[in-house]
Amino acid sequence: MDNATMARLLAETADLLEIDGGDSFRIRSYRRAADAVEQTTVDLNEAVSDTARLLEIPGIGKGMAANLQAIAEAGSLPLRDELIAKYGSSLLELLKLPGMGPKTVALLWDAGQISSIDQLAKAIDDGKLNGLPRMGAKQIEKLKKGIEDYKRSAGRFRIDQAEEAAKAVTAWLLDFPGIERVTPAGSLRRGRETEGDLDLLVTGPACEPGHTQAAVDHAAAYPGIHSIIAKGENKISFYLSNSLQVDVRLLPSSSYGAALQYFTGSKAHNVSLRQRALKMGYTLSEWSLARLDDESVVAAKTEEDIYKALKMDWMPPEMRENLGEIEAAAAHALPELIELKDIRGDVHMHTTATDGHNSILEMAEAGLARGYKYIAITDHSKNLAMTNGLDEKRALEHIKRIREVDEQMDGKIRVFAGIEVDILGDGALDLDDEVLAQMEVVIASVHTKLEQPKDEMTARVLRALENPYTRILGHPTGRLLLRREPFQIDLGQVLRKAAELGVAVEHNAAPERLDLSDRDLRLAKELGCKIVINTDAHDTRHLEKMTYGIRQLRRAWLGPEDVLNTRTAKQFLAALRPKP
DNA sequence: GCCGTTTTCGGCCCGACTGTTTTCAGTCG
Repeated sequence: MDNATMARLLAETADLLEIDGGDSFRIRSYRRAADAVEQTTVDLNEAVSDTARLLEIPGIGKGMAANLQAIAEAGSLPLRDELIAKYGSSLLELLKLPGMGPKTVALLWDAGQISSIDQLAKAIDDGKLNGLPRMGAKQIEKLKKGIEDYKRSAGRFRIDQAEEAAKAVTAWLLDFPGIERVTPAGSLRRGRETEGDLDLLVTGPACEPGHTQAAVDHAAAYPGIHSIIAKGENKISFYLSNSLQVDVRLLPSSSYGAALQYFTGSKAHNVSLRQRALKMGYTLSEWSLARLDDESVVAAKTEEDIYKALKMDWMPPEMRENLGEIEAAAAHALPELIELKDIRGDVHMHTTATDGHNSILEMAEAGLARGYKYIAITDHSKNLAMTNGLDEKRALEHIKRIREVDEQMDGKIRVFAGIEVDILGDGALDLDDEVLAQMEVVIASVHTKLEQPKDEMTARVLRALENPYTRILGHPTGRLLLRREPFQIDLGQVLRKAAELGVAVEHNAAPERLDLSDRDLRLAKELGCKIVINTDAHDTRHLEKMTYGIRQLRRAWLGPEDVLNTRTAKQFLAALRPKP
């Protein structure tokens, strides 16, 4: 069983315990353990027999280690099974309704054995909820609306979509006199690849305590609003018509740093930080860092002030996931993270020769305009017939044209010849070695959507890595191809082999195509795997998307030295696996 | 159920908003 499934079982157990009215600290432990299991790069299926190894994971103690072992052995957790037997599993779905928490679910259960959303909808229609404690007309109306919202909600949003929405709302808010600054916080600021909602921090004279009404009303009048969830003195929440939830918070500029820190999160980071504050005799909130004894403010205006008062270095938002950054910042040992300006070249792009929309020259000029020192043209190979993939003969002609453009650019930017070859069913590449030998960059990707057993898929990719001409493994998890879930391969094995052979692993930078998850990238770093970040551009505009993938690398603590295409053309080629 | 610069017991983060409350419980982030 994979880590994600184990994490889900633990999280569901926490939910069920909460409905059951269990000890809140025990519940928190299950939640923490679920997070830890999801985040860790340790393959638990493999590590489960080694109790000491489990105990090394923060948040996993003796009890939870035993739980994990029970899960691995039986495929389920006894405590969870017990609670499911008592309440049924559809109860968990009720918790997903907005405004519905464990207490309300328990209430509905006690009142009429209501254990699913459909049953709840029926109970509302039948008037069965009338007269229950805490169930006034307004509350029932809210539940009804909650069911509608749940049914039309689209889940999480891609970072670029959230960013676009943030820009639009920000422009509207800045239009109001007295609003001076709007800053996106939350997971968007942390650079997560998807966002569940949008947090916007608003400050200026119109946000000073006691004078916020007009600014809140202005926010509430934003034309893109589908419905308003809550509207108060300091905060307004609403759904956009695409069902993205937006939380707008107004705050005085004197609290800007505290609020920015607080609303950037993550939740786990904040909890750790507040624990640290308490130990130092402070209390931390969105208003300020203050002394516990006389409540005097220690820091509030900037994030730097707050971290400094807690004897820590300021850290980039991407690191704030409570994965060791607090300890590192306290030891003044934060690593240097990669930045967009470190990138010297993009070595995966397509042209009109296959399924791209621009010529070799146009791609080269676009790369030059972005300040790149080199690019590689890597069109598709013949197995991808639908893209007009290149066979040996056309590939050789293409190399010739690439060399001509390289010449033409006169050293301002180097243009390397490359190809994105397909990994065939037996693990072989689909072009002859003699052709591959003439190219600087050979990216091997799996393009066929095959439902094959995990070990066969893994073996196939491993064989492709063995090919002496394979220099970069493209689309290592297949997320690009299947759009949703990655195809099943043992990524740990593949990354280890790639590290051993010197094959670089590609991370796709475009938000709709990110190859590797945060956890995958952390694992790659741990295993000493070389990373190349590319946009897989099919037109010149696409090159601009590099910024999204960079943030993913930062989230995994990767620095310029962990990424190959942060070096000059010569160094980049030297760092790739040498050709035979 | 976890954890330790208050270490094997006794703690465990913080505040806004909402609805139904006459002082607060529940939910959310």
